Amino acid sequence: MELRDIEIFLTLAEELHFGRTADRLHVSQARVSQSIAKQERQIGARLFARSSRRVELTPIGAQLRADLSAGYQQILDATRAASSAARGEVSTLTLGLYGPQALDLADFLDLFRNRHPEIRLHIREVHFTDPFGPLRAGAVQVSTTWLPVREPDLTVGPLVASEPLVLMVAADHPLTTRATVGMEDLADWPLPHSASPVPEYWLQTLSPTHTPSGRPIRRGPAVSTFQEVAAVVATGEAVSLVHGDAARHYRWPGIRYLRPYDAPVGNWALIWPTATETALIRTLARAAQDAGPRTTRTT
Amino acid sequence: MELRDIEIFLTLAEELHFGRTADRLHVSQARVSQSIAKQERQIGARLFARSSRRVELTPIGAQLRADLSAGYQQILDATRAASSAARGEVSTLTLGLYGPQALDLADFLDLFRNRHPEIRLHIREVHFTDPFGPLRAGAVQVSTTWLPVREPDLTVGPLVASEPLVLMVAADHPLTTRATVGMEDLADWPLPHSASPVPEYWLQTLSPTHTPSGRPIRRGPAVSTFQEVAAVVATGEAVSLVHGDAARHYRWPGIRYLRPYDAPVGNWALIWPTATETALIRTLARAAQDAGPRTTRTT
DNA sequence: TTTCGTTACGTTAGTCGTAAAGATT
DNA sequence: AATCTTTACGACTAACGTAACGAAA
Repeated sequence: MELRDIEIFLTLAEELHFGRTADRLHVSQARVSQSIAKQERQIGARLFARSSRRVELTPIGAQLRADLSAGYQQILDATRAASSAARGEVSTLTLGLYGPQALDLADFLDLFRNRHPEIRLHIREVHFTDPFGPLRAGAVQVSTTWLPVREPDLTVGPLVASEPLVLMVAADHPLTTRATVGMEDLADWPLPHSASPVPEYWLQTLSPTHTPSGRPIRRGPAVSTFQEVAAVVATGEAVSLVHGDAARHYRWPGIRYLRPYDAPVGNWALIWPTATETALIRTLARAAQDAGPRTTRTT
Repeated sequence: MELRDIEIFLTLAEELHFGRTADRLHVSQARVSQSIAKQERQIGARLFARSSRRVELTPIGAQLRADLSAGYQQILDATRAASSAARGEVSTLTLGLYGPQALDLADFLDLFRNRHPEIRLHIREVHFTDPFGPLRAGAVQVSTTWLPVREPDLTVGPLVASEPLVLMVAADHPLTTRATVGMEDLADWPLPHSASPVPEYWLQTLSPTHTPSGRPIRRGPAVSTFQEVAAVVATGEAVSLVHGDAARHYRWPGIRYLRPYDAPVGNWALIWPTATETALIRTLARAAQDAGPRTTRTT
C-alpha cells in the first residue's frame, strides 16, 4: 500500500462518492475503483460498503481511516517542511507568550533555536483577557497558557513551566505582617478578574470563587492588563494570585509577593489549534518536551 | 514520494550504509541509490552527505527523518491493525490498573468497549510497589499511574481521573475528632511507604517527606499491598494518603477517611512505553481523551 | 586492489486512461 | 433511463535488477 492509495482511500472516505473523488484527485473514476479494490484485497476485508447508489465506510474502514489520517498528514507536513527548508526559505513560527515569560522560558527557547537555527521564531504577546483568540484567528500558531484548558478545538501540548502560584499584595498590606499566609486568607480581600469575557473554568485558576474550605471569595476590580492588576493591588483595592514569572520580573516599590504555604501549582503548557497542527509545531513541542517544564523549588 | 521510498530513506538513515540497507530491504544496492537520488531531487536538497567511505545525514535529512518516522510508524500500525481485524483476529489490549480502579473508570472503559467491540480489553492488576515494571516487561501494554511520571522511556497519555487525595486513618484516631484536618497535620504521624524501591519523586505524591510549610514527615512501616496499608492504618501505626477510588471501594469498620481541606489533587493518566506505541494504544488513548478524566466534586 | 556508491540499460510490474458492461433506483 | 461502480484492455511510466564504472583508502 502506497501513499497514493492512502490518499485515494482518505479522499473517498470523505467524499463517499467515486466520481467526485476521481475529480478531486484528477484521475479517472476507474482508478479510484481499482485502488480501493487493491487495498481491500491486501487488507482482506471490504473498506467501503457500496452499491451504485450509496457508498459508506465499513467498521474496519472507519477504524482504518481514523488510524491512517494522522500519520498521512504528518508525512505530508514533513516533506513540505523539508522542501521549504531546501529552498532556503526561512520558515517562521509565531509563538504567543504572556508578558515576561520569554525570559523564564529561556532554556526551552534556546534549546529550540539551537536545534533549529533554520526556523525563525517570532514571539508575540498574548493577554489573559483573550487567551485563545489569537490562536483561533491565526495571529499566532502556538501559544502558552496556564492549565486547565478545556477547549475542544485546541490541543494541549507539553508543559513548559510548573511552579506554585504566589500572592501579590500592596507593600503595606496587613497580610505582609503575617508569619504565614494560606489560601484561606483569600476570603478576606477581593481578587481582580478579567475585564473581557474568558471561560469561567479558566478564570478559576487565578481568581477562584471559593477557598479550599469553601468560603466565598469576592471578585473585585475588572482589569485587562497586568499593569492594571499591579495598580489595583498597589492601592490596596485587591490582592491577586499570580504566576511565579510575574513575581520574578515585576518588582515594584509598592508591591510585595507572598508565598501561601498551600498555594496550588500553576502549570503552563503549549497549546495550538488541533486542525492546523504542522510539523513545525510538533518540532517546537518536541523541544518543549525534551527541555522539560521549568520548575522552581519552593523556598 | 511513496511509502517504499520513505522506508528506504528511514532504513538508510539508521544503517548509514547503502549495502546493508539494500540487504535489509531485499533490494539491490542500485535501487537504494536511485530511491535516495529521487527523493533528493524532489525535496531539492541532499539528505545524506556521502563519499564511498562515509554516509551521514545532512541537517535537512536529520530533520526529515525525525518528522517522518512517527507518521510512517502510524501508517504501518494502522494497516496491520486493519489486516488483523479483517482476519477476524480478536486483537487484545492488556491494560494495567490499580486495585479497584476498573469500577471508577467505568465511563472510559465502557466508551472504549462500545466504540471497539472488536478489541478485547484485558485488565491486569498492577501494584504501587512496581508501577512501571509490568510495562517495561511487556506484561501490560498500557497502564494507569498517578502523576507525576518522569521516565524517559514512557509516554504520558491523557488523564483518566482527577480527584483530591483523602486521608485514611484508624476509626478511633485522634484526627477523627477534629473539625478540619489539613496537610500540616501529617507532620504528627508517620506515613507508610513502599517496601520495594520506586522512584523517590513518585513516592512523594502519597508519601511526602515534608508538609507544605516545610515541617518533616516521618516515614513509618514499609508496605507492599493496599491491604497492608489498611492494616497498619487500622492499628494506628500510621495514617495514609490515598486516592479517592480507594476511599470509595475499601470501606472497613476499623478505617475512616478524612478530607484534608488543602489536599493536593491526585491525577491518574495512561502511560505506555514510547517504543512500543501501537494503533491499539492510540485508540485507547483517544477514548480516554474523549471520555475525559473522571472528576469528583469536593464535598 | 578492495570497498562502496553511482550510472547505464533492459525488463517487467503495475498505474492509469478509455471504453464498455453491470447494477441499482 | 439516469446515475454510479466495476471490468476489460491497451499504453506507458517507473521500479528494479544486472553489470559496468568511478572514487576513496
